Amino acid sequence: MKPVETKAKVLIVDDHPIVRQGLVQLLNCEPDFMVCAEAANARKAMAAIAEVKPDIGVVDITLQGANGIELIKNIVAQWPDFPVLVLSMHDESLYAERALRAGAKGYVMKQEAPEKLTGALRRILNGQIYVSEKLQDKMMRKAIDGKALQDTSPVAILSDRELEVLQLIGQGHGTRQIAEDLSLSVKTIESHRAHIKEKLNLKTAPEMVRFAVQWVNQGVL
Amino acid sequence: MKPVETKAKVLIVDDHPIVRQGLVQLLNCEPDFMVCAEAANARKAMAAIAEVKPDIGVVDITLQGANGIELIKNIVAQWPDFPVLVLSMHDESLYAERALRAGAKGYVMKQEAPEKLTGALRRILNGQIYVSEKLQDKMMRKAIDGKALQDTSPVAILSDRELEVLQLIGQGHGTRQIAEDLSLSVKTIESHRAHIKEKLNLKTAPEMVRFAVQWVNQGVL
DNA sequence: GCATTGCATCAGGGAATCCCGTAGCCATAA
DNA sequence: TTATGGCTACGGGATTCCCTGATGCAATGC
Repeated sequence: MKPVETKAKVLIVDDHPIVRQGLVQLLNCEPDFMVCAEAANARKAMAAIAEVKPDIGVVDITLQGANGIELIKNIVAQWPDFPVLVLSMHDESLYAERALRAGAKGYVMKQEAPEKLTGALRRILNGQIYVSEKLQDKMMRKAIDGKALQDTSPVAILSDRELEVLQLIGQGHGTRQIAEDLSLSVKTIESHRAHIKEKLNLKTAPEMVRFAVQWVNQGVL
Repeated sequence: MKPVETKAKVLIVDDHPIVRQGLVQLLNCEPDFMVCAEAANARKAMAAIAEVKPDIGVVDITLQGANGIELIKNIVAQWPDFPVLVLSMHDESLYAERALRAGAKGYVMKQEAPEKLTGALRRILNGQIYVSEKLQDKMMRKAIDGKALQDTSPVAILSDRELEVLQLIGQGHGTRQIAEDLSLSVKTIESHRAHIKEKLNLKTAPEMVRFAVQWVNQGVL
């Protein structure tokens, strides 16, 4: 709009330095954006928001260690008005709805053209929500007739926590290790595992581990 | 600005435009590199090599559609002297050795600092091979005490029975079920599992299950 | 011949897990 | 308000994991 107004300060959260550099370059070349902070993990992201007060955040949901959904929940819990755009390499059908439920204001895949990202940021700064047209259509239909077309993956019926545990199982982590990863009781992880087994209709624990490994590896050879 | 020596022409292959932009920015800011072409998939990558004759390629192994390992094999088959550096978000323990066997000259994770990437490129252009120190050490040790281990998968050192058990583990069978499958004592299966873990240098049972599942799946492909 | 080595089979026992419930707390939906 | 679902956690018995052996058998080596 008017070049007089100050540029929007953007925080970038991604654990890949090269991706961060690409985002910095991309956004700083736009007339209305300015990257004011970068963070490689959830802890640094929270610190950066508190310190430099950005106008908006761009976060990857697959960070090292903790996952980005938790980060979004934490951010929204502490700064309810801070808008977050999720930038992910994973297909929107997997994580977009979860991210929005967690409080994100938009979801863009890394496969998209850079213009989609800047467009999404402007839309969000304008108080709106951004998702792709395809997903928008899907969510609309879902809102209308209640139950939309069957979800692509049975994993969709898992809760956020259960999905997180499933991913760690698929990475070869045991119950005890997952409990430490998430700072939870072993008993809690056992509970999550039981619920995962039940929801995915898997009979035994080894079958569940197999499913988890295959699921985590899908899309990768 | 007097380029005494001509800059190395670099081809970038990655299906994420934002990552490509980051790489372009990173490399073009170096005095000795110049991005001469970008490709989002394997087909365009082959075309770009044929057209602009780059000096080196930086390729992501998780492209959409076909996988990057196949791309590397194709590149090496057609241009045996064209050096390829793999840039991946996945841990080197998963794909580095396979990438090198396919003909890549190096492997760098996206989690690494950008300097690692440029350093690896210079090393490769110098005719050497780049992997992380950790992986280098691992491969050295492997080459020393496992003399005939160059072209064999680690599974080759397993006995017939152990291999049979590994396959059943990879199919999601538990210890008790495997014992029934093979009409053996549970204790015997436990023993085989212990030996498998030891021979494959796996620390925990869940890690072994993960390995088994992946191995069984890739054997099928 | 006989020792060495590797394979396959099993046992004992303590630690960790799996599996079946139960249950409090909280947020959201009806 | 009640109901529902998700996250957390516990108890207790069954099972598996993990380590240390131990036996018989075949092939290999000197």
